[in-house]
Amino acid sequence: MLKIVILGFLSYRPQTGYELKQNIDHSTKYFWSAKQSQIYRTLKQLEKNGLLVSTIEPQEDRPDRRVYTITEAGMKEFTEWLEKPIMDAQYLRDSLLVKVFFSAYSEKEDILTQLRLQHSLAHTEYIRLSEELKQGLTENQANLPDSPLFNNTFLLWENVRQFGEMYYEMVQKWLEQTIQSIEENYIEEKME
Amino acid sequence: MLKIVILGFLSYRPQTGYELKQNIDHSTKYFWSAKQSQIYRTLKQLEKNGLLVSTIEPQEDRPDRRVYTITEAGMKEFTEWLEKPIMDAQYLRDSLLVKVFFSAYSEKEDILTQLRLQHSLAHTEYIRLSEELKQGLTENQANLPDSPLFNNTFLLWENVRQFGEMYYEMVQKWLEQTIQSIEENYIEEKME
DNA sequence: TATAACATGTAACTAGTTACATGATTGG
DNA sequence: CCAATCATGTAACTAGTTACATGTTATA
Repeated sequence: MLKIVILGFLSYRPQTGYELKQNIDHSTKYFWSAKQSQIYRTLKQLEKNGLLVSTIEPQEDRPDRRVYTITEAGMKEFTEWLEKPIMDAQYLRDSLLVKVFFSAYSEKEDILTQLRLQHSLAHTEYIRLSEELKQGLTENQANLPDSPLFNNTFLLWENVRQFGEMYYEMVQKWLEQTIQSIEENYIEEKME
Repeated sequence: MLKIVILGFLSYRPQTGYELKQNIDHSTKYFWSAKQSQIYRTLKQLEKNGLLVSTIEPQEDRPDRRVYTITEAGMKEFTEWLEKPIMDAQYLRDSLLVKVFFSAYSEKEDILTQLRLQHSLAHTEYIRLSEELKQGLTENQANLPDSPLFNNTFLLWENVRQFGEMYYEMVQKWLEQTIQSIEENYIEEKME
């Protein structure tokens, strides 16, 4: 999947691993994140398979940049993935839910503290992401030419942004009602 | 993380790999899923590290069962994980959002078909999971003794179930509004 | 007669995380 | 002077997926 994300960003314009990391952190991060080391490794692999080519741009006062460009084969791989429908339901992978699920061994106040912490983390994270998404959008606005492709891109990005907004709102609401439910009904008692 | 899920289920009662797979599929699946092969591999590893022990129960008309029991060290590892707060925000990993994000290269009808398909998949999946969760709850109700621990467990499971419900409702709402937004605003035009 | 449920596992591959490693420039 | 930004990468480890492999019994 990271391959697709990388091919997707490179379909807009050639970029370095460093720039790809910024792009991911400012836009796809909340639904597909990646570590720097994995980005570089995947770039190398994609180049080996002929989906990308790289050239080194020497710089005087900074380290040289390795700029990756998507090839025709890469573009083909990418559009073929786009055309192939996703046939299965998406599942979450959320360690907080695992923790709540098994927390009957924990004390009431510890669970509540954990839930309140996540409430505050999610809030901070949402503010940060909204700003970075806006920033990412305007940055890319400067780099993409005005066209139907451009207009459609922004329409889709706005819808994806809304998913993030709705998701964070839902999570906050769930945290609030769960905190209340535990405050009212969790039986406080040393179990071991 | 799968380690924790396995230790958690084994903290209730000894179980085989096969039973663990059923348990996961009927309860934690939508927030932490695992394939059969990975469950067996993780069990082996946990036993090697002394967190579990296994005994073979011979059966006459069926293959023998390898029943895993959590050790004191395993219980310690598990409760230590429970006590350690999760300090970072949770991110999604959703290939549908990746697809929508990059779909400006696709034709209007193809995107709409994909979104409508996901709407129907999520619906079916939600119905299935609700039933399996109910089933999983009653099964475990039969196996856990009635106590404060038991009552707290069911309170927490009900809250986790509600997360699933709210999540699926949110996704459906987002799919509907996104379909509408694309129907109304996506510019239909051959781009290449 | 076919398939679902019971039951266990391995092999090969793909993906992701953590930690290490280097080094210049700019701004506070 | 310290932290941030720019810039690239490797090594070791951990986790997850796909496919292969075997075999019985009950039920529809």
